[in-house]
Amino acid sequence: MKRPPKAPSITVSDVARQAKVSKATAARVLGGYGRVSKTVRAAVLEAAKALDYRPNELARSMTTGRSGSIGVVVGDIENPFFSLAVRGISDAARLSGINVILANSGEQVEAEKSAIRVLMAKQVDGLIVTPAQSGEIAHLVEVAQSGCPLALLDRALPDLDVDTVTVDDRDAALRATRILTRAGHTRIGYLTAAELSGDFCGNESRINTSSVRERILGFLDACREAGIEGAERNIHFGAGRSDRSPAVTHALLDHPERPTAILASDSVVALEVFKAIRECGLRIPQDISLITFHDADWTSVTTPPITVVDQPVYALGKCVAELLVRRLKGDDRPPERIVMPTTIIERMSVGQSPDILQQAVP
Amino acid sequence: MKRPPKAPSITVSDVARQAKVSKATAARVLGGYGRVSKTVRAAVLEAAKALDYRPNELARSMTTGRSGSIGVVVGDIENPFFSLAVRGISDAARLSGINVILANSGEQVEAEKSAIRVLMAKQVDGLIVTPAQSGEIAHLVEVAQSGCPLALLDRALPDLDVDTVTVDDRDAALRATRILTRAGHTRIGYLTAAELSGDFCGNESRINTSSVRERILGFLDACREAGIEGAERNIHFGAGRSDRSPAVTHALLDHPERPTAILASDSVVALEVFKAIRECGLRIPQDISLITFHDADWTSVTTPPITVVDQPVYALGKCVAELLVRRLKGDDRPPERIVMPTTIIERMSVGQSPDILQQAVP
DNA sequence: TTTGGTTATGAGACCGGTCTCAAATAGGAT
DNA sequence: ATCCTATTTGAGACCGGTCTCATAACCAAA
Repeated sequence: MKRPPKAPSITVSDVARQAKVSKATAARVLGGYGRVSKTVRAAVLEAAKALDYRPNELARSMTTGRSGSIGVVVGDIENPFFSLAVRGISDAARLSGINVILANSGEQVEAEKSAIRVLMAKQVDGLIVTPAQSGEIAHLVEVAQSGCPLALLDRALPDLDVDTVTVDDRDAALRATRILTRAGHTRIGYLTAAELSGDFCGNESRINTSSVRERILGFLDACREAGIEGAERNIHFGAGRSDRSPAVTHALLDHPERPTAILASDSVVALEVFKAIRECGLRIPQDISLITFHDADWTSVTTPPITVVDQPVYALGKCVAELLVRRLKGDDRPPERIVMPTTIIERMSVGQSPDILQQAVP
Repeated sequence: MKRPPKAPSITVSDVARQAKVSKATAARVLGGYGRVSKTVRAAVLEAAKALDYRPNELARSMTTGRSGSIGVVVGDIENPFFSLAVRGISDAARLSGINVILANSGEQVEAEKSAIRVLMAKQVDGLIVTPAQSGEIAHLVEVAQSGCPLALLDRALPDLDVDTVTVDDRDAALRATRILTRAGHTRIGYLTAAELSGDFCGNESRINTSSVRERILGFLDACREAGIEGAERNIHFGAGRSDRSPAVTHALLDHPERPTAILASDSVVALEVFKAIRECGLRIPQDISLITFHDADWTSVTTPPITVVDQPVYALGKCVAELLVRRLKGDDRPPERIVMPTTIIERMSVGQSPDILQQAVP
């Protein structure tokens, strides 16, 4: 494989020669460290301009040990939740003169591992990860132990004590579900994109992705509070963008005992559900109510507009990035776990349970 | 600023010492080049495993001159168009073992320039750019001349002869507009997020971002074909996510001579328009028709669902990335300009022009 | 055994920066 | 003029890899 004819780049030595000073001196002015006399500085600068010198960041990182960039591993950039969070991260990073290397895990641990390996090899100064599955966190523990600052976004890991920024998932789910229970719903389905190996069986300790677990806990809290039995059976995993997801959703809706309300864990799932509801000829909110996490742009323009749990997504990203930046500036206070508040934006997708109406009529 | 206590990393020399061979030999097996005897290879590998050796990509890039990553500069990752394209790019890149450093320009040339400077300094092997404004392309020309492979995404630059992947914007706009003219519309507004310094005045040579110009050209073609005069006056720039954009849109809709149909240049603009139409109490498609570029997910769930120009966005990204990868593998055939086909997905947002109906009634 | 042609290994230069250390120069005080 | 300290400069090591080149070891043919 031939090297394409790349223009040989100008180095410090070239500039030094041109300015008739030593390499060390030229490096001092170009690198902005040490002390140099005014006259020499001017000469070097002029030579650099004349030669159109551009520093080679790689070489610089090589010696300093810091690369000036952080790695970000998210589940899926296509998900507006992540693209907004990434926006927050890169805005915050840019403010500190740090840039972002992005990697997609596609929510798969293997891809996540590989991405992290690559990023570490590239000597990123820090890492922001949205852990795909929290059963396997050895690779993350390793990162943390290696001394590379690591921060977690949206999903906390109980066993990994690093800077973490999440939202008050449990409380949010609780409040969202309450809206449904107060409207008389007793058959409420909870749909999440998260995958669970094996069966849930109401054993929440099996879910170790915090956001997923917390939400389910909040959901169950509200159900219990409303005296709803066996709510665990209405929790459905793997409702993401996967191939079989539409089928699953349809099956759920076609069931005679179908839920009268659905809580969706993210806007992608919700969109899927929304479409499925339409295709089944059901009406929102008369036949079925819908609430989703994430105030995605489309949720306000549907008919009816959807009630959502509004997470401060951009702030979430901005916040982790700031935490991480602080960390790699040398801050070494104990890891922080920041939980951001959510609000519920009530729109028109929640109605009285048809069960209640039915009972009232006869 | 202290260096955080980073674990000193294992180097080739360490492994060599452990395996009792020379640094050169260890490097050969670890780097996978040159010839090494089986026994020695095994010994080195074992030592590497024992020491948990991880190569330092930076150092490797330093000597090889290639960093194994490409830079991508897009206008705004939040825009689903770009996040999908980026997905295509990173999927294609990953297939070639190349990773992606992402930068947001926010559609601003200065940010774009700075991002490119940083990426070049980081020695990216190639660059994919969605040029924010094509008036200023000096920095891009410079990149191309420096021998760094450059590819353009979605927006061609007439004066920059590099690999470019776009869609058949002119034709797409022509066909979309035709749908409107055939429905009897004569006052058709075209809204684009692109900014234009100064007035348009029907002088399309002033627009040098190809996608914007081509679409406008297609729009005007269709208008001319339908015998519509002064269509130029209905082209509105700067309808993006800017602060004043809602105001602009409302002003447009409140005007007595308001358009009876609107063609939006991207889904973000379209969403803005959709909301504004609602807020003005107008109905789609009875009062006003709407077509937009990009089949964003929400366009199919609104009431009514929106007719869209479906661009192969993912493929677009995949394609540029492949082109670029080919280039940095040494391919040096002349730059290619690929134009991908679009299709129009007709949904329910286009109706007969109310003007026609009005004429018919009395 | 000698010769010749691989094949395996080691020594060390190199990439383009940073940074230590010592020498050189400058300026001020005596 | 002399001595002392402070500043400016240069020489060269170093980071962690790659890669050239020379030497060493090997095996087979003569």
